Amino acid sequence: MYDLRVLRDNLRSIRDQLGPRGKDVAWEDIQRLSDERRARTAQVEDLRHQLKKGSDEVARLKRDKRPADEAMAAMKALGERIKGVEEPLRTVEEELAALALRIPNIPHTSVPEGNDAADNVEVRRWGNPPLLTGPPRTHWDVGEALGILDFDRAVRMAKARFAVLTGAGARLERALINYMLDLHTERHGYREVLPPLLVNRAAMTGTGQLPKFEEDLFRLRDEDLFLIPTAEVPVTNLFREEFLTEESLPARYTAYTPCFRREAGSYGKDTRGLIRLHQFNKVELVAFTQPDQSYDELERLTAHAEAVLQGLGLHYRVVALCAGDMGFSAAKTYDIEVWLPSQDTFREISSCSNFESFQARRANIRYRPKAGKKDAKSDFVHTLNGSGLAVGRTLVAILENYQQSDGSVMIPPALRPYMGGRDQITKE
RNA sequence: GGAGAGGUGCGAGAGUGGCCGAAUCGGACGGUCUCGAAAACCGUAGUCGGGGUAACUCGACCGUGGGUUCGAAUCCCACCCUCUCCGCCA
Repeated sequence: MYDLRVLRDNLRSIRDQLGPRGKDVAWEDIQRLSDERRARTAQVEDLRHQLKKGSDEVARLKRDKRPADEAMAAMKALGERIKGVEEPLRTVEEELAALALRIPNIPHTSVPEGNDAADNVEVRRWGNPPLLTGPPRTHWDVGEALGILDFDRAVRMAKARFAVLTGAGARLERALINYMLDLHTERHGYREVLPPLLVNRAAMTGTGQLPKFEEDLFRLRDEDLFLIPTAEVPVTNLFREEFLTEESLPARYTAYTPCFRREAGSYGKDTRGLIRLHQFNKVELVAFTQPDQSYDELERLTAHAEAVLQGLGLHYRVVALCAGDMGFSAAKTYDIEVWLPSQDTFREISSCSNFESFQARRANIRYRPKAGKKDAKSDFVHTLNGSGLAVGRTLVAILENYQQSDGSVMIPPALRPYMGGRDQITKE
């Protein structure tokens, strides 16, 4: 979301910087509406000024017990005229705002150019693939054989793209959630949040899910509320319409929540297993910083997400997304991809982004500088977030990377305290 | 869900049709005083938008959106939210 003034003065430059990302934007309409808004605003404000002065005159006449009928009649006519020009101004403003909300964020200069995932750039790699004795089995084979994963019953009670975890499977999911939350709160200094899983339209607009991506969201029938697709939405919106203090920045929050996604348009992709579900668990990291600190924070936040995989001994790599592969609101994104033996490839398990002031403008989240600081004006904060991590996909990675030739799964040492001391999962 | 009360600036809180963008108190900041601090005293401060290089100037904002009126924080309507009581519930 852009300042309407900045937008008007820098339309060309913004359009150039967006490149192919701006291909869906109605640039000509925005240009026209911006000019129109300025002209009509000037007109309305001038008329209103006249009305104010005229009304003061009426008050003066009445105080002096002099006739005011003539002045009142003139002001009545002026009032009607104002109504006539206000209506189109409001329409212009609404149309302009609606279009401006559909302009994506500008990629940071360090973001690689490119159109799709093929142009992403690997930044680093950690660990090694596991040494498996036989051919790697898929996580759904491993999980169903152990009796801890059930897709058929989930489909019967809900629909496709849902799953049931039972026994040690459910326990493993819970262990992962607790392990991640403890790591981020105790070691990395994040404050834990347990937010609403339903949010309103304003919150969804604040983080950028709306207005453009409503078809990706589950919406309630009787109320204008949406199931959150990620904890990013409620946690970033903790401070919508608020001023933070400079002293409180950077502010770091972590939240475990279930996430809900329609997955419209992904028919045929990852139809088996736990990779792509309508409901999944995720531990999210969210940070609010001063503008000049957000890129340092992005590195730090990404490292915090990586620490989870390192603690679990899972092989992964970090890639910098190219401009064309980034999400709508992001200025820069690192994906963390974990190694999946059965697919012989890396799969996304976390996405860490700096949104700069894009979300802060939409959600109106600002900060006041320290008291007494010279020439200090309040400004929008920068917001960041990243998965720390997607829990279901982490469970997938464990089932696949720690599978044993006898069908059991070894539990990584870091998780054993959360699994009641068990060191392996065997058939139940 | 039913009945009642209420939503005003950083906080408390006044204002019920006309220099009210808003009294007063508290807090914050700057200054005087002090070796320093406290106290006291003096002073400064909202957000958004239009015009202007700037000084500055104009408009909007008292929960949100409409309406009445020459003129609305103040009157009317709808909605949202908070509090109290009742009902229901985890």
